[in-house]
Amino acid sequence: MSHTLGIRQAQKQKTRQALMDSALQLLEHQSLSSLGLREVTRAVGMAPAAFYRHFTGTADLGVALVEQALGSLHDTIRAAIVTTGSSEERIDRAVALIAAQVRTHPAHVRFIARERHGGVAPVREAIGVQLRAFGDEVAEALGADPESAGWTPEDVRMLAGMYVDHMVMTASALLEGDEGSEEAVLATARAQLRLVTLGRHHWLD
Amino acid sequence: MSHTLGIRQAQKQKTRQALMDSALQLLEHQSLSSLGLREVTRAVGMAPAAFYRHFTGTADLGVALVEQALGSLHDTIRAAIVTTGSSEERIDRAVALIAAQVRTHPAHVRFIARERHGGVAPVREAIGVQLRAFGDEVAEALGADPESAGWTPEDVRMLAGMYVDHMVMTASALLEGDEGSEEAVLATARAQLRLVTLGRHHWLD
DNA sequence: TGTACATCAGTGAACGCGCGTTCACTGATGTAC
DNA sequence: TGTACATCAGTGAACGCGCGTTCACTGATGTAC
Repeated sequence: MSHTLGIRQAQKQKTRQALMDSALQLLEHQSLSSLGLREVTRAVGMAPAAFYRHFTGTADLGVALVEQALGSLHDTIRAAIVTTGSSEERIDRAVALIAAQVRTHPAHVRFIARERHGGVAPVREAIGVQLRAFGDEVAEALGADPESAGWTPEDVRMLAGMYVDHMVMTASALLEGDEGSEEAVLATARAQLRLVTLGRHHWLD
Repeated sequence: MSHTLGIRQAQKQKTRQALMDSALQLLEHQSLSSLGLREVTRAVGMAPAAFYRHFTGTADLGVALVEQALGSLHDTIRAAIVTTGSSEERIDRAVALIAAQVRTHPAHVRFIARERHGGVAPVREAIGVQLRAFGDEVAEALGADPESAGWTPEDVRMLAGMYVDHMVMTASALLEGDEGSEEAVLATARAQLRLVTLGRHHWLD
């Protein structure tokens, strides 16, 4: 017997989601620190004061957006790092994953890229926490790989950090580029991962 | 016989610089898209209307800041890439250069990191132009290195892109970290460059 | 060197506007009996 | 099932405030003769 939300709770959640969706759309061409509370409620079609029933302010809404954008990605990333197939296959898989994420959730990706170093401290910190968690998870996966035998934990974490950073940068590059440049960006990303993989193979030489 | 600016021109340039300095300071805790024109003139101690004698708006001021932050860096970067010494020495030199730049011009570095993907299109584009130019210059230097014999120009440019991206990310990481974490960030940066260098050595295997 | 006029960086007042926040309210939903 | 009361998401009006922009102005600097 599954728990169903009351009508009130369900409606509230729907409105909250509408606020987040509208905000994300408005953030396509501006940054969070210039996003107005009234701007968001206007887009949703509700009174400004109602905003406070859901968030304490736009920074709070931003933190919720970080959760929505990155929270569900942990499992996806774990799955992508899975160490099956050749290096080349794994690289193709990882890059395809990034491309898919950017294609299906461009606004979320843009938001993260923009606010990662943006002017709103709580949001910056929330993104930092998530990216560090990704790094830890990737490091864990890499550590389990036989190829990491003999590596120090620090070096494994360093490599994991490179992968996460590279992922974020490839995603931003995809957003920045115009329509036709997607394949070029992906080809560069694959080449860079190949280079890192080569370095990895010879790390203990 | 050097040309001296008239009193008027000199004073105007001084005021312009004061506006840019104050803006940069204000941008430490916010992003450009939320920076107010009145805020800047207030910090300088002048009437808001005078702002328009120097810039068409805050976006225009932002573009000028990009020029100031990155324009003078081209020669420095060229010098840093110079291919003398062992790989290890070159890595140490490059990382030391980044650390020095962050230490001497933290506000400029923060501004670039923040606005690279920020909400003000002309500024984003100006930064993109500069970073692409850095990439081209690094690629040129790398191409001249005997170690790049047999590389395609595309692969050289790919490697150059990695170096530039890594430089920007290391600089941001230095700003994000607290006081004591500087050496850890630099150690990681060096390790990552070592990894890339290893990959580079085996690229043509 | 002196004079008369032109330039133009910076002033100060004024404007209309949208902002964030507060408040008492309404009416649908939830709960207790 | 019905009734009486409590909860609370959303309303609409009001507030004070700082914003960007305009305008006619001032007075020091620059220029022509």
